[in-house]
Amino acid sequence: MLALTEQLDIIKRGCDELLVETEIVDKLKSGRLLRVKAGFDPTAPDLHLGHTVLINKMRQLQDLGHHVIFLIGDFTGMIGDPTGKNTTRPPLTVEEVAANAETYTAQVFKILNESKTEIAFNSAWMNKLSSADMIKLAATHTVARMLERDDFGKRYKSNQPIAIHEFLYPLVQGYDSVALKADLELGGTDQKFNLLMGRELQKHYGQPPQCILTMPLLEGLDGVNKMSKSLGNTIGITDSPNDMFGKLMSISDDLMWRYIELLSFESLAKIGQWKKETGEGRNPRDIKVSFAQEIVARFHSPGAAASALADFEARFKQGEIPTDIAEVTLDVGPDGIAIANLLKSAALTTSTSDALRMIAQGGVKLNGEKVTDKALRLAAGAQIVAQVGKRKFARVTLR
RNA sequence: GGAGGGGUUCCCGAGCGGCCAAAGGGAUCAGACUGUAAAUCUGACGGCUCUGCCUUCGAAGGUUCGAAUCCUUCCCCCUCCA
Repeated sequence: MLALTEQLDIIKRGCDELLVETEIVDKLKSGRLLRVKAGFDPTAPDLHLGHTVLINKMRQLQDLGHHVIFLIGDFTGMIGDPTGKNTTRPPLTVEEVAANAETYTAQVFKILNESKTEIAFNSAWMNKLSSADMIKLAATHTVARMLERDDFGKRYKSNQPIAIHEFLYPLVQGYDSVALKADLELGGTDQKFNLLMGRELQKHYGQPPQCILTMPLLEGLDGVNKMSKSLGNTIGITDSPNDMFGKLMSISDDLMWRYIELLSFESLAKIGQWKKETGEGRNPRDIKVSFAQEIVARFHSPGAAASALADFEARFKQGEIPTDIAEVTLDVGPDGIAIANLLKSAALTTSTSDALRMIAQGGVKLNGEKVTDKALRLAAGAQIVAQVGKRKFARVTLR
């Protein structure tokens, strides 16, 4: 096992807050392996890099030898949100939860060590809680305390509805820590209140309180908003190697450092050296490339990373056509097909109007030749590579 | 329960009888440039059988030669009071 200070450095890397540091030091000093808890909603099996910030931290703790518990919040997921305010959270059936959990773990184990990870479902203990137990749990906290949570407070002040059961969610999450006897709980910065709730409840139930470690929320591709599927600014961990690589390359030079800090497994010393080198004139592109390679290799393979890079360079440096492009076959009548309809049918543009616009802007190429004639028609029998912009390609067969 | 304010194209937000497919910003997309799908600049940004036609301004009716803009009813959201 590593020395205490080294362990602490790894634990704190990239984190937003570690509470309470003296307590975690004591826990580590005892030599006992920590029980580390992180909870996940069973609703979103499509993980993106934003989610992996937390999972990376779990992996780091795992590498330090600690016991990591991947907790799936199926109990709350099955209740859903009866206020109907949050339509993205419909109540889930047992089957859906199970299916989601499976997708989840399949993705998560690209980062975590499967044999060393405990998967838990909070329905295991929550379903056993009686109504009386639930009321006792609710009795541990006051409304005033609940209103300390930022979003509750804001909603209360601005007269937005808060359903009673919403108060129960933090309590349930806190109770999970009791049930698991957690030493450390990880979560996003937005989870701080709920994480602290775990401390309170553990004390109440006579356990030593867990420490909490919050991780920042990763910005999405736009560099402003947090990465989230609904904003369409994500890099999904199941994205194709080429897509993933390209998206990582599209991150601005400034944001790149943040991504590296939170997502790369390179040492802090190495990253510091990179920063120094770019300060001295090294092209940040090179660093972005090796970082993008690391990430693609993690979720696909080193081979996929290499070919994604080769593809990227061929396409953008030499303007070549990528290797993995969609094949489309279109049936055309005796009169052939108009270029705008071809582009629409091949899903290269969203509409014929869009297609005509792209042509007007000089963004359409057939077999590498720029198209200028909007009225162009193509006859059956041809096979062509159609391209819109730099990124959309299709190999189209007309018959 | 009472009194006010509002619902506009992906989002925010102007318009308040014709010049409105609807200002401006954001997002997005294309082009130029480049070190990249960075940055910057320029342009586009409802649909179609595209020099024209069709469908949009919460919904349905109505007035008018003509409505996002006026009237009626309905639905939804917000603020203040209780």
